[in-house]
Amino acid sequence: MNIGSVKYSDTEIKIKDAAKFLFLKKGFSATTTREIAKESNINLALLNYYFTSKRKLFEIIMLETIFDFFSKMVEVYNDEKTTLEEKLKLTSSKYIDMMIAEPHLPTFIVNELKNNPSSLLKILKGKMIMESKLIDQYNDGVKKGIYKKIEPIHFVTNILSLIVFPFISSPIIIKMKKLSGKEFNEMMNERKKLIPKWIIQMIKK
Amino acid sequence: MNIGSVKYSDTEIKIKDAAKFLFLKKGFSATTTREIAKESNINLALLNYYFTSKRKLFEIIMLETIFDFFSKMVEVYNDEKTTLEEKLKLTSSKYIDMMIAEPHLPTFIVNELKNNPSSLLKILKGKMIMESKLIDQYNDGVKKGIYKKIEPIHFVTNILSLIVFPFISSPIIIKMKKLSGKEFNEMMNERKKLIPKWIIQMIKK
DNA sequence: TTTTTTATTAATCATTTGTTTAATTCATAT
DNA sequence: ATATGAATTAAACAAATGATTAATAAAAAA
Repeated sequence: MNIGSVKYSDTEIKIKDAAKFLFLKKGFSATTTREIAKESNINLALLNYYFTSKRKLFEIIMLETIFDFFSKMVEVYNDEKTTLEEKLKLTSSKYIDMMIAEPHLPTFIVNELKNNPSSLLKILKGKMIMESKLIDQYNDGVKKGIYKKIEPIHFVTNILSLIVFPFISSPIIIKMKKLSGKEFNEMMNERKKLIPKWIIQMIKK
Repeated sequence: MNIGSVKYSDTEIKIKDAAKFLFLKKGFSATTTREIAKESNINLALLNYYFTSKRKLFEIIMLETIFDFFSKMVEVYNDEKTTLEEKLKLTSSKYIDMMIAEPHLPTFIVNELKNNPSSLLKILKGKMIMESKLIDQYNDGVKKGIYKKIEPIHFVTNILSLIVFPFISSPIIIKMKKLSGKEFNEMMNERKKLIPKWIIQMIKK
């Protein structure tokens, strides 16, 4: 994503890609610098040469990953042209696609946000979510008597919960229903259409 | 919990408690044996004396924790005396209380289930959830034309998502709404009543 | 009490791990 | 072609870490 449009060399990209792959899969502590070097086919010393330390490298990757993740949400939620219902459909669809492609993403994000509290969350701090167009549209619906009045934070939390949690708890779902990985993905694809309907039913009078 | 009613000595309990505290908070890799020894005020060698290895100790704790967590669900879901709606209320209430008391619990469970696939999930494998009384009651409601027909796995997934995910994503919610820890807990307590209503609205015709 | 088993301790071992160093290769500009 | 700086490498360092050992203390059994 290159926040602030930093340009990386080929070697730096190789290191970053390998590190992201491993950090997402195993977390910070369980990933060793030697693994990253091996995975990216670079000499161990180059990691420190380019990124100073394992921790620094991790922070760069974490920042980019979290930024990418929430940017999509902020984008959709603030689109002036789409209705509330369309926003729900778009969010479900985009995020489910994203997590089918990168299943380790949500677990990584929630884990690292727990350990790295404030600094990374500038995107969330701003008015981009809780004062987004989506919330305006919901509040309008309440005024017009179409929607029930619940705290917008519950509304946003529920959307995120129904979309993201199934991926975080995939081993549980897979075991309960005896699914294959492919069947699990099919189930998640079903949810693209179901989640918007469920959310609407939750708020509709 | 003492699965299989193993009796532990005072020293073993001290080690286990400290280890559980640290493993829940920091995960397996980020927790060192020396930290566990210090936290439990025992000599480092006693960890291996009683539990053979850090990994073994971890597995014992993980097994007990996961068993405890899902037992509560299995219990409520199979209660012959309660209605579907009462089951929803009880599940919400019990789990939200549990996670307010131990906020690291859900993240720990989803993390470790990702790394330790099959063996631990005997509880889920069985018929205790997907063929529980709760599912019977839901299917009855569908037959009677009260409830919409959706796959029971979605139904169960949604309950778990709305209850558990807010705790996993607490830093996100706290940042979005600028909450204190206390206010976050209040919000979770609100959800005890809200979640059952939402779930009913999702399935009611 | 004496013996035997169990529990606890300090010290140490062998690896692993993040990082650095010093030498070497490569690319670019003069 | 040569000089200069950047990129890459192999080797090594120091600290941390999981685990073991051998000695001692405490408890239980005789």
